[in-house]
Amino acid sequence: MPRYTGTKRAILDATLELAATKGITGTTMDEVAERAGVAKGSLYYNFSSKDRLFEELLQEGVGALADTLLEARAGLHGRAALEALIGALLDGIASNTALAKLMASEIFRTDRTWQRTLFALRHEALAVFAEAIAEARPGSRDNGTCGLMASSVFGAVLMSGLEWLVFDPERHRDEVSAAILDSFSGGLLGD
Amino acid sequence: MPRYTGTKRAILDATLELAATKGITGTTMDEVAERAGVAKGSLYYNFSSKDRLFEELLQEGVGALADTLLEARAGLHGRAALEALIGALLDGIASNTALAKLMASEIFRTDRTWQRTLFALRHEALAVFAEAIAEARPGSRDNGTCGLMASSVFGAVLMSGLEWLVFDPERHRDEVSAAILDSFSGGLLGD
DNA sequence: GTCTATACACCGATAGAC
DNA sequence: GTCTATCGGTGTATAGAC
Repeated sequence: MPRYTGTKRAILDATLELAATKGITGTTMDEVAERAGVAKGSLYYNFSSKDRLFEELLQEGVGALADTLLEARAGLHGRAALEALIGALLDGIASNTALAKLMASEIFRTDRTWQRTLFALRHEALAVFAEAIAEARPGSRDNGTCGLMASSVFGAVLMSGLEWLVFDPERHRDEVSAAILDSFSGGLLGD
Repeated sequence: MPRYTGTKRAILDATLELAATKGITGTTMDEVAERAGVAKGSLYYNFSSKDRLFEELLQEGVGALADTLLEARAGLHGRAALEALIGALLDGIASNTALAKLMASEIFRTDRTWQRTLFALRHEALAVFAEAIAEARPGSRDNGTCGLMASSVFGAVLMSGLEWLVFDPERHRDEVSAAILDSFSGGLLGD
């Protein structure tokens, strides 16, 4: 995954900030150029189209998230691996809230030109959770069930994380983390 | 019992179907008119603007969801109330997937003219979960924590429900339900 | 590589006939 | 209440100077 610098970096950063609040379709190339401090012509020199610009943005962002999750799980097993993944995802959302908002709003859209790219990356990130779940309870669950449970955990962290950061930023990170862990530790439906 | 009938109903239905795949900003009034089988002028006779059209659409949809959740919880307590809520939300997502996709993509946006309307309705739906959670374990958790856990459950059901309906529709509803309930019953982090 | 200027299609909204 | 026709504004993308 290539890391960009210079003009491309400035354009991608401006694009992400704008898209997080206005959405992708609602973000114009004129606004991106202005925020990035370049002319519109430079946008099209560095990225062949608006679609390609957003495809590269999502590729970089979601790819980095998948890498973060892989690192967080490394060397850990069972319950410890899952707790580390939940914490790492929550921290990832906190440190790149713009990307998280963008992911939440784009992840279930099926009309984009970059649909297949985003689908593969999303699958990659979810697979880290699914594998950790499968390993935690070997033999007792099929792959599909582990995938669903991975979605369940991912959705829980994404939603409560954004709830915190967007609507209730005063709250402390550890409160959010504790509420999520409590939910999945049987605090809601357990015994 | 639909609040609207006739032309307004046709327009709202067409709007929802289009917006579920193309997003709100990506849906044009010309497309809505064509799909609804009316002329564009009729759109503006029945709804004063594009923003108002979508505000009424979300108001109707999310309001109906909140009512469904209230009914599902009625008369139930503790674990049974939470399980009923999870099942009702999953069924609501399945029977109105277009609305669920729209909610997922709009719920964390803060630049819309109808922001306050959607925020209030979202809060209403989440409050049903939060109250059920608070009641299930009285005294042990503050309101904020119950709200976070409500987001957690809501996000888990929304994400795994859409994962099922959008990317893996062959799967049976009860498998999805079982995976969610298992996750929150301690199947992931419990003992 | 980055700029300015512009082509040209599209979209939200309105006016007025029926 | 619904239609057709149209206006003004805006958006993506390109051409060509520097």
